[in-house]
Amino acid sequence: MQSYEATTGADHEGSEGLSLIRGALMRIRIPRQQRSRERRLKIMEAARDLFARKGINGTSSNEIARQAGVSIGTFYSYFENKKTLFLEILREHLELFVTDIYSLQTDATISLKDNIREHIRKAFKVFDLHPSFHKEALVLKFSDPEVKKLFDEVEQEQILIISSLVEPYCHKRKPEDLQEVSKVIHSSVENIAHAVKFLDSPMNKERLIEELTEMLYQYVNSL
Amino acid sequence: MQSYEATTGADHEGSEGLSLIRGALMRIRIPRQQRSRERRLKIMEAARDLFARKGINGTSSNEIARQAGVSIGTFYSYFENKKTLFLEILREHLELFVTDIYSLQTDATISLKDNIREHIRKAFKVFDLHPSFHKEALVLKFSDPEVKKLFDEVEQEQILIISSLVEPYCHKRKPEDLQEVSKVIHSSVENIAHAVKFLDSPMNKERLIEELTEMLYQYVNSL
Amino acid sequence: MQSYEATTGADHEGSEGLSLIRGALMRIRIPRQQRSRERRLKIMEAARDLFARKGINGTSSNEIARQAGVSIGTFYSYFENKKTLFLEILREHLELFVTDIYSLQTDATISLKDNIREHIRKAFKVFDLHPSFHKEALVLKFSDPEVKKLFDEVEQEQILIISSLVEPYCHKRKPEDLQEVSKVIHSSVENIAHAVKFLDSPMNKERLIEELTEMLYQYVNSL
Amino acid sequence: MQSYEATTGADHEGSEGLSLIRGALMRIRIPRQQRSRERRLKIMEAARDLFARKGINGTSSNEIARQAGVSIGTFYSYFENKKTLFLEILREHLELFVTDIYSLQTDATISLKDNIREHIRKAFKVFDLHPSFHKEALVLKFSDPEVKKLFDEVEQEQILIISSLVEPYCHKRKPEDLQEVSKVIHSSVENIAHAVKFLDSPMNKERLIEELTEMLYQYVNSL
DNA sequence: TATGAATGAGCTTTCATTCAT
DNA sequence: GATGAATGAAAGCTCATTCAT
Repeated sequence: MQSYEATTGADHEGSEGLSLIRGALMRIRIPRQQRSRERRLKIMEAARDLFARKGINGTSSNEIARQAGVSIGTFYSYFENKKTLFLEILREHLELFVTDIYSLQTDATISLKDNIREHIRKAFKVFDLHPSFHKEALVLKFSDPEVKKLFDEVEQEQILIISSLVEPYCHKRKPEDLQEVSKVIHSSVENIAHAVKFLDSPMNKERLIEELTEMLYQYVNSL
Repeated sequence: MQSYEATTGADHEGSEGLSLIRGALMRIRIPRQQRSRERRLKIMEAARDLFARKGINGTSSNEIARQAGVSIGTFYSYFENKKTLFLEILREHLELFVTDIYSLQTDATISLKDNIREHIRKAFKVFDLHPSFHKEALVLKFSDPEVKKLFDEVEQEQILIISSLVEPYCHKRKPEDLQEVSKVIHSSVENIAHAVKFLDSPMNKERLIEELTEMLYQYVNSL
Repeated sequence: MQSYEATTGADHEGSEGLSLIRGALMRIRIPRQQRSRERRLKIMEAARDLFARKGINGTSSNEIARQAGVSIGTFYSYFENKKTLFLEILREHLELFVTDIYSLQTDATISLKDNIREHIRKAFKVFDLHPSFHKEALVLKFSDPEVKKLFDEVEQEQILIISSLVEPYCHKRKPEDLQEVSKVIHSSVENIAHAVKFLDSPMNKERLIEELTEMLYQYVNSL
Repeated sequence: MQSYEATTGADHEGSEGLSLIRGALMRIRIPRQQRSRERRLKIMEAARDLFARKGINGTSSNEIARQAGVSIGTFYSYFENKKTLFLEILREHLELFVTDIYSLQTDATISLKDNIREHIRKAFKVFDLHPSFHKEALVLKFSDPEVKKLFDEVEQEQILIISSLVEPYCHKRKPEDLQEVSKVIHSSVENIAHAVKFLDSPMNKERLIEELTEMLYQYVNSL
C-alpha cells in the first residue's frame, strides 16, 4: 500500500486477510515498560502533528519516525503500519470527543432554547481539540471502512446522549422513533459544525448557530 | 504529484498550477472530431468508474488508459494530468447535480409538508447518479481547495434555490437572514442524504426522511 | 533515441546501420517544388531558433513542427529525424562559417602585427552569426562523431587558409611542418574566441585579443 | 529533469535547486560506516564509467544502480539525483586535476624551452585520468552553468599557477597584464591538449607539442 | 502529399516495509 | 530491543516516431 487509498471498500485490490493479524500479534510489541510507553506516545504525537499539517498521504512513515526521534525500525515494532497508527490516533482522539460531549446535561435553570444553544456550542467546541487532524480523519470517514466504523461508534454514543436529552420533550412521537429523531438532530449539528469549523464558508457563523438553534428548538417543541 | 494528497492545505509543499498556463493550450488536444470526442468520453468514463471503485489515489493514470482502451500517451494528450481529469469529471457531475435540483418547484396542489417531503426525495435522488464517484469526490472536498471550490459553487446555487422556495414562508424573519436559514436547511438535507446514501447506517431510511421532513416543516412554519 | 545522446561514440547502444539509410532514401522527400523548399527552410529556421534557445534535448520534434507551422508528419517527411535535421542546419551554418573566413587576405599596407590582429578580429566575428546555435553545436562536437566530422572539415579548410597566410613568413621551419604550425595558431584563436564569445569570463576581452595578437606575432616572426 | 539538457541557459525553463536545501540533509545519507562509503564509491565508479561510455543523457539512474549492484532506492538514498551525482564525480575529478598540475615547478637546471615542453607534457597528462569522462564533462561545460562553474574554478587556479611560472620572465609587460597573458597560454595548451587527447586529429602529435612549445617559448621570451 | 492522433518504451523518483547487524 | 541501510514495485509523465486518413 503505497498511499492510503481513499476508497469505498467495494472491490479494491489487496485486502490482506487474517494472516497479518496473526503475524501482528507476534511482531507488534505491547509496551509495558515506562520507556516503551513514552516512545509510543512520542510517535503518536509526532504522527498526529504531521497528519494534521501534511495529510496522511503527504506524511511518510520515515518522516514520522524521524520527527519522533526514533528509528523507522522502532516505528514498525510499535505499529503494524501507517494505517494502524492512524487508526490508533483517531481512536484516542474520538474518545476524548465522546468524553467531552458526554457531559452534556440539561440545565433546568434556563430555557429550552438556551439549553439547545449551549449544547450546540459545546458540540462545536470538540472540533477545536485537534481541528486539522480531525479534518484529515473526516476525509477518510468517507473512504475507509475502518475509519468509518470508529466514527460511527462515536456517533452512536452521541446519538444516545441526544436521545436521552430529547426524550423528556418527546410527547407525541413514539419512543422507537427516538433513534431517527436524534440522528436528524445530530446530523444537522455536525454538518453545520463542519461548515463553521472547517469549510470557511462566507456565512455569518453566529447567525448560523442561531438558526440551527431555532430549527432544533422548533423541532424539539413539536415532538 | 505522486499521490493525490488528502490534506487540509495548511502548509503543504506547493502545487504550481502554472503548468496549465504554460503549455496546456499547445499540448492538450481539444477534440473536435467525432472520434476524438468519443475517446475523451471513454477516458472520462473509465476514470469515473475506477475512481468510484478504487479511489483516486488507488487508480493510476496507466490503469485509466488501459481501461479506456487507449495508450498512456493518448491519455496525456487529452488530459493535463490525473487531477485535471478528476476535476473535469467532477465538474460535469456536479453540473448534472445542479441541473436536476434546479427543477425544484413548489406544488400548490399539495400541503407544505408534502412539498418538503418531495423536495427532500428529489434532493436525495441526485446522489443516485454516480453515488460511488460522488462519495470519492466528497472525500476530496475536505482536502483539496479546487474540489472544495467546485462543491461550494454548486452549494451556493442550491442554497439560492432553497432561498427562493423558502422565502414565501418567511414572515417573522428578516430577509437578510434567508442565507443562513437556507444554509441550515441545505446542511441538514445534505448530511441526512449522505447518511442514507453512503454511510449505510442501520437507521430506518424512510423514518429518517420522515423526521427530516418534520423538522424542516416545523422550522419553515416558524420563520 | 529519446534524447540526443551526448557521448563519445565508444560503444553506445544503438547504431542503426545501413538499413536506415536505404529506407531514408525512399522515405525522405527531396524538395524540388518552390513550396517544398520553403517548407524545408521554415522547419530549419524554426529548429535553429529553438535549438539555440532551448538546447537540442530541450526541443522536441513536435515543438519544431509547431513553430514552423507544419504538421509533425510533414516534419518527418522532410527530415529523417531530429538529429539529421540538426546536422543539416549545422552543415549550412558551418558553410557560412568557412565562406566568411575564406576572405582572409593579408593587407600589404599595414604591419604584420596589425594584419594578425585584423585576422583575429575577423575570425572572432564569425561566431556572431548564430552564437547560441553555434554554442549548442559546439557541445555536440565533443560527443557526436558526425558533428565532430563536420567541425573537423571546416577546421581543415580554415587551417589551409592559415597555412597559406603563414607560409610567406615561414623561413626556418620546414614546409611539412606548416600543418602543425597552422593547427597551433588555429587552436589558440579558436579557444580564445570561445572564451570571449561564449564563456563570459571576467577577463578584459580587448586585452585578451591584444595578448593573443602578440603571441601569434612573436610566433610567426620566429618561423 | 527528463534529460540533462545540453543548452545555453538563455531562457530555459527553470531548474530549482531548492530541493537541495529543503530535504537533502534529511533524506540523503551521509555515509560514515565503512560499507556505506564503499557503496557510495561503487555507485560513483559505476556512474563515471557509464557516463564516459554512454553519455549522461544516455545513462539512466536505474542503469547506474544496476551496474553498481545496488537498488534504485539505494541510489536515491545516496544521491539527490543524477545531476548531483554527476557534479560530485566531476568535482572529485577536477580536484585531482588541480592537485596534479599544482606540482608544476620550474626546473632551473634545464633551459626555458625544455621547461615549457615539460610543463605542457605534464598538463597533457592530466587528461589521461579518466579521459572519456572528462570529455563528457567538457560537453556540459558549454551547456550547464554549474558544470561551467566547476571548470572555471579549476581554470582560475591553473591560470594562477601559470602566472606564477611566467612572472619571472615578464620584463616589458605590466604586472596587471599577467592575467590575460596566462589565460592566452592556458587556452592554447588546453585546446591543443583536447586536440591531442580527444579529437583524434590526423596531426602528428609530437610535432604539435613541439610547435606549441615553440610558440609559448617565443611568447614568454617576448614578455 | 499532408495531417496529427496515437503509440509505448523509457525515464526519474518516492516510500512502505523488511531484516541483518 | 533498536537501528537504519536496503529494497523494488509502482507512480506520473515525455517525446521520438509511425501510419491511417
